[in-house]
This record gives sequence, C-alpha cells and structure tokens, in this order.
Amino acid sequence: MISQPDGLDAVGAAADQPRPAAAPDQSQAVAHGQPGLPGHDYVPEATVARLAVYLRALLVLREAGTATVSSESLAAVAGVNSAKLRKDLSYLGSYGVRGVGYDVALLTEQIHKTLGLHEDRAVALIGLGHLGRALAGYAGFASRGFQIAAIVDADPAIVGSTLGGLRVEHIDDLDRVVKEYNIAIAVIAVPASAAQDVCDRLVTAGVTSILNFAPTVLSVPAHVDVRKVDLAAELQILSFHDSRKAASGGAR
Amino acid sequence: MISQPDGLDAVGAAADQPRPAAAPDQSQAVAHGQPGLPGHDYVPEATVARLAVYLRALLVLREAGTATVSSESLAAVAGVNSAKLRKDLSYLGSYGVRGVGYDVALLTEQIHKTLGLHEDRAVALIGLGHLGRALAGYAGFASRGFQIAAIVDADPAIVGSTLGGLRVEHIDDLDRVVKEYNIAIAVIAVPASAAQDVCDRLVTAGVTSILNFAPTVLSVPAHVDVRKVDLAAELQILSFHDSRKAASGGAR
DNA sequence: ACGATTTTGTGAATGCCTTCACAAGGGCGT
DNA sequence: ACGCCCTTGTGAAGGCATTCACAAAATCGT
Repeated sequence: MISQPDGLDAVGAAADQPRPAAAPDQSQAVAHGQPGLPGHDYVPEATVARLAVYLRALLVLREAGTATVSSESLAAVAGVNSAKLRKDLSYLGSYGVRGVGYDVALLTEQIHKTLGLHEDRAVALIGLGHLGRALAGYAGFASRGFQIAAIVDADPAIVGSTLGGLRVEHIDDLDRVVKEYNIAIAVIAVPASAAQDVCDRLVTAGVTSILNFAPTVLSVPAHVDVRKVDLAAELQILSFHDSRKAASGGAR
Repeated sequence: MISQPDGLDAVGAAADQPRPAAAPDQSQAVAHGQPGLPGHDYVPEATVARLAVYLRALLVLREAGTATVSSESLAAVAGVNSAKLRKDLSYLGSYGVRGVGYDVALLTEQIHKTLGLHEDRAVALIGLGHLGRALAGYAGFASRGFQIAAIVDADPAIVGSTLGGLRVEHIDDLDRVVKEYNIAIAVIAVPASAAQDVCDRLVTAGVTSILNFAPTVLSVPAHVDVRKVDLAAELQILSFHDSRKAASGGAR
C-alpha cells in the first residue's frame, strides 16, 4: 500500500505508483496563476509538482537513447497514469504528435521552460550543520539545473572557510550576499529555533522563494513562497499506515 | 558505498501557509481505509499528513506551558485555517470541549495514538553517504518518536564501523537485520542507480513502509507504502513560481 | 490515395478536500 | 439555577484534481 507523502514536509510532488491514492497537499505555499483566471498559461499546482517528475523520467529516457515516447510509456516511467500525464502536458501546449507520441528532447525543453529552468537561478544555502553539508555536497543539484551560489552560516568558527569552492559567508552579510549573487531561492537548513529569524532576514534581503528543512511553520508575507521538508513528519505518516496494516490487515 | 542519493528528491507533504494554495500530492502511494468505507475510523490522507504538523505545534505549546488551546490558536501555530483543523480532529473523535478548546496533553496523546506512535517502530537507514550521515545524526528523529535501530551500507570500508552506537551492517545481511531489530520502516538514502535494488531487497525482507530519498520512482507491491523526498524537485517547483513572479507581477 | 491503426488532447463525470456557516454543547458568572 | 458567551463539531456548498472515454489527427501500409 502506498501512502502519500506529506510529511517531510516539503513538498513536492510525487507520483503515485501502484494504485490510485489520494494525495495530500503539502507545502505551505502558493498558487500563482489564480485557478480562477483562465489565463491561457495557468498550470495547476498539482501539475507543476509532477512536471519535475516527468523531467527526471525524460532524462532517463534520453540517456537510454530514446527519441520518442508515448504517454503510456512515459507515464509508466514516471509512475503516474497516462491520462493524468496527458492532461498535465496539455497545460503546456500541444507538443505531442498523435499516433506517434512525444519527442523526448522537445518535451524536455518545454518542461524546462515552463519550470523556469532555462534561466539560471542562484540558490543560497543557509546553515552548515549535518544536513547543510549533505545538501552542499549533493550532486543531484547540479545535474538537475541548480548550483549553490552561496553558503551562509552564523558560526564564526566556520565562516570564512571554503566548501566546494565557495567561501562561507556570515549571516549578518546576508543582504550583501543576496544582492551580490542575485539569490532567488534560499534553502534553510538551520535549527528550528533559528529558522524564523533566518527567514525574516531572507525576506528582508529580498528572497521570495524558500525551501525550509527546519521543522517549523514559517510566517512570511503573501508574495513569498515557502515549501517545507519535514523528515519526522514523513516517518509519522508511514507509521500511521504501518500501524493500520498490522491492525486490520491480519496476516503478515 | 552507497552514498548519496542523487536525487534527494523526494518529498512530502506540506501544509499550506500563507494563503490558500493548491497542494500537489506527492508520493506514490496509497490509501489505507478506503474512502468509500465509512469505517468509523477512516482518516483522510490529507488529514494524516497534517496530524504530524499539529503534533509539532502541540509540542511547542506544551513547552510553553499551555494547558488548553482553542482551534483558532492551534491552527495559527500550525499554519492552517481553524475549520480545517477542527474537521481534521473530528476524524479522531471528540476530544475538544465546547466553549473551552482542546486539552494539550490529551490531544497530543490522541494524535500519537492515531499515528501509531505509541508503539515503537524500528527504523533502518540504508546508505551512509552524505545524506545518510546527516539523517543518522538528525536529532529531530528521536525527539519526535523515532530512533534509528540499524544502519546498512554496501561499502566494505565502512561496514563494521560504528556510528551513534550502532554497528554498520552489510546490505547482504538485510534479512537478518530486519528480523533481528524487527524493522518496520526503512529509509533509502542510496544513489538512484541502487535504489530499486535496495527497495526490492527490503520488500523481500518484509519491510512494508519505505521513505525514499533517491530520485527514482520505486516499483513495489501494492501492500508496500512508499513516500519520497526529492530535493531537486522542490527547487524546481519553487523555480516555477519564482519565474512567474518575475514575469507577470511586474515590479517586485 | 485511402483506410486501418495508433496515440494525443480534452469534455464530461466523479471524487476528495477545503471552506463556510451555524446549531449544539459546556462553562462561568451572577 | 439560569442564561450568556464562547468554541466545538459538522452538514452543505464549492473547488481542484483525477479518471474516463472518445473524437480528432497523423503515420504507415497497401
């Protein structure tokens, strides 16, 4: 059985795998194009979350040398049902060819564009604890279009040292750092007790997109997007389903 | 070594913060009590995801010495609207007192019970790369009811060493480890290329709840729950919203 | 050229989840 | 004891999202 994620709080989208499931929403954020506005380029939040999954699936296909895929095949790789996939892609426009499928390269390009990945977005990492270091060394970043442009911490013992070619900056220099590197997105990997303060500073400095790993609900102005990832919550959700399996299920 | 996932990709659910937003679903999984069945203790998936958030909020209140809270206040701390909170809690039963609010200790206890946290659930961590180490050292685990019971990797260079008092076991001993520690939940923090294999082994060993940090869609039997956390996907979702802000919005 | 075949794109139906709004319930002061 | 006031619990309404199912479109073989 599967359950839906929601815990780790972050968000993201996921793809359901086996059977239909309800998906909880997750993050704390935002809707951009109002659902009400038929603006020709409105993309549902649930769809945006899945676009990232499709992108990864397309990457796998491309590496396998596949030039074209049907919605059925791509859906299988992405772990969703084909009708959903087609509806999702239809929000981007008509990039498929009836009777043939989708051109892997073209579709990749379109999703990239839709997600705004064609323009470089500088990411700042705040907090160099265990998690922060793991994130800093995370190869998946670069391979999927992001590179950390700045690292910030408050501990004088590590400010000034370098990691991956970047000098660790002090949190008090946040304003300068944000402007200097033109930071668009910040990743908060500090203890819960410091998260809101760091968040406020980021907002003041002009950052409008935040990925929060601290187990706290952040208060931000309406124009700021926050997504959160809460590991303990994820485990608790799994625990819920697990306990039900043991109880009702019966055997096994 | 099985190290870094490469996708950090997974994700969870989130709670919405500021304004209404649509929440994408995410994981790949399932529903336990069928929505159709009015089984008196059915809890919607979206609600389960939020229970973890409420639990954290209650913890904060308890530490602040608060004995009772109204749905309004608790909702504020948890970052949701009060009607939603009340409806969520109503699935657990009637633990509030009209005109007064909810007893913090009692409600905490009830949510704990609902999530199955009263019984200990042993968690195994697979993969000791950057991320795995960060997770192993993550204090938030213990404080929220989980403790890592076993650590597993494939790198002979680290198998046998100890971390946090635990001996690192070899992946080939998975069956024994799962039985010995009575593992209920496994956290996959290995590279994407090894994820499906590790997952298959876990399923074979009898694990039915998996938290996947590798950026891959895992195939599992219907009785297994998988939740995923995909960092890159999270950033891509933020990127999408960020690009729209720049475009339409106009001035900052 | 044409028709068979394949696969997309999408209108319509269904189902969750969220939000609204209020009646029922319980404490507290007098 | 009574009544006022506060807050819960929940029926009903409204929104998104998912799924269905099929007509439209494009290739390929003959």
